[in-house]
Formats: sequence, C-alpha cells, structure tokens
Amino acid sequence: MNPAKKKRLQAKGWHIGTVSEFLNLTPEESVYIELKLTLSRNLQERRQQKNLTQTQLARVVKSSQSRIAKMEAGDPSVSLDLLIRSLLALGTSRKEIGKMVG
Amino acid sequence: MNPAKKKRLQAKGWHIGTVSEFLNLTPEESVYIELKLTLSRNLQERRQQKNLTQTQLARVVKSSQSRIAKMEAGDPSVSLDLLIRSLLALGTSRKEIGKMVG
DNA sequence: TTGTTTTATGTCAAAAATGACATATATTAT
DNA sequence: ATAATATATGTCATTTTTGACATAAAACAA
Repeated sequence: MNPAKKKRLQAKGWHIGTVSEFLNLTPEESVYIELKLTLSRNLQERRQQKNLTQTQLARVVKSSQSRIAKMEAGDPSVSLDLLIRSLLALGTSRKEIGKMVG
Repeated sequence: MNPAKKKRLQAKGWHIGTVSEFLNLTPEESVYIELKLTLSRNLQERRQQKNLTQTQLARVVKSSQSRIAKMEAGDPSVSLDLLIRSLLALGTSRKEIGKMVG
C-alpha cells in the first residue's frame, strides 16, 4: 500500500496490518499454514503436468475428488500427511518434497 | 548379511527380504514411514540439544509427555503434522526441515 | 541401597481428518 | 446454445489422531 493511502486510512481509524496479525497467528502457525499452501500449489501443478483430473488422482491416492479439490484449495481440513502422501503417490521424491519445504 | 549365511538360511527354508517386503509396503508407504522416522530422530536430537525434558517440550508444543515420547519412538499413531509442528515449535526453520525431508 | 527425575507404554474420551456423496459452478467441446 | 466434463463446496458418518492420565521402566543422584 502506498504511504499516502495508508495515512488516510489510519486517519479515519483503520488499522493496517498483516493477515497473521489479524488472525493472531504465532510465527510457527504462519509457517505451518504457508507450508501447507506451498504443498497444495505443488500438488496441483504436478497433477496438471501429468494431465490427470482430480477424479483420476483421487483413485491413485485412494481418496475422493472433493478431497483433492480441498487439498488444492488449501482447505484447513486437510492435513500435511495427506498432502505429502498425495505428492508421493504422484511420484514425487523425498528430495523434491524437501525442496518445496525448504 | 554375508552370502554364506544367507545361503545356509535359504537352504533351511528361510526367506530373506526387506522389512518393506515382509510388511507388503508399497514404495510410497516405505518412504512415508521413513520420512516420519527421520523427523522423529531430528526432533529428539533438537530437544536434547536444548536440554529440554519431554515434559518441558510438551508444554511448549501444548501436548503431553507421553505424546512426545511416542513421537520420538516413531509410534505410528503420530502424524506428520504433529512432528512438523513440534519441530517448528522448537525453532526449526522451513529450510532446516526441508533439509531433513530432502 | 533408596529416592528422584526422566522416559516408555497402555488406555480412552474428545477432537480432528477422512472418504463418500450430493450438488453447485466453471470450463470446454460440439 | 447446450451438452459433457471438470472442479468447487457443503455435509456427515466413520476412522484416525490427540491430550490426558496412570503407571511401568530406566537413568541418575545422594
């Protein structure tokens, strides 16, 4: 945000801050969420790279289309476990996943 | 195992193989389990490095001593989520965790 | 030794994650 | 346009994971 606009907003009583601040997230919580989002994006890219539909991926992961969609959408109801097991099922190596994480 | 012993065992009807084979684990399942074990070990090392007892770490992570013990023991009842959140709570960076994974 | 602290293991009710399903909304092809 | 395919979103019963607790076993000190 440009400084002028920021000042105008603050003059009117608005507070400017990060999403983490707004949600009262600790740094670790932020990192944890960002990590899941990173894996989400990579999962979607990998799936599309292989020209698989969510339904097809669901079959290889033994899950369901709706859960794949939620994974890729970064839905909070999906665990790191499922994300990583899905990446592995797509043939992603530990080394590659390590790169995403680190 | 040395070849001679292997041959002797096979002569007596024993089968030699990997743990994965014995448990009928797919390669992805093996990788997934090994990944958890890697994080387990790293968690224990990190905790000991900081001279924390399991009880003290449990407080930081908002868990319990028994769950920390199970994590470090590689108990199958603990998720990747908890392992990674614990590592983060110990101040481990994404980059460091990435190194463990990759 | 005996006491003290730390870690391991088992159990369980509560909480979170899961697959399945219905169905809405996009996207693409004809 | 409209049919077909793909993705998004909501709900829910079942399964898995969780923290808490008890207690056993191990490590360590006095």
